[in-house]
Amino acid sequence: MRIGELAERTNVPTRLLRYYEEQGLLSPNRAANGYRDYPEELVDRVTQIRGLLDSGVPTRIIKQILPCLDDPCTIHVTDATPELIASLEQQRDQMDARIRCLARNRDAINAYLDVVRRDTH
DNA sequence: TTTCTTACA
DNA sequence: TGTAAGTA
Repeated sequence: MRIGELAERTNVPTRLLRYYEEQGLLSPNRAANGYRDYPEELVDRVTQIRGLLDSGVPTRIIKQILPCLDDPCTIHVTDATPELIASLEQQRDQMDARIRCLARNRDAINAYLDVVRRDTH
């Protein structure tokens, strides 16, 4: 499929699909006219990349674990280099921090909602 | 019409 | 990331 279709199916703008390619996250084939040609499997891969990016994982690290990504939300390391282990541990810590931050804001919003409901009702 | 590259905000 | 220009 061409970039436009992949963009629609993944909800990722074409601008970003080209950017991910530039970062080494994607490597589509080229048609005779120069258009990028993506295989079906890339739909899931792009979804996976989006998930990691939205979790705060930088493209440079995604690039490292990309070959370890299979089914949705699955990461299995086969070539665990010390550097990769270190960066993954750092990423995990950053994720934990974000999760705690989100949890606090969620709780704060819930508390606010509770008082609003009490006043309104 | 869609995609491509390059470049700027 | 979004958008613009000029093509193929």
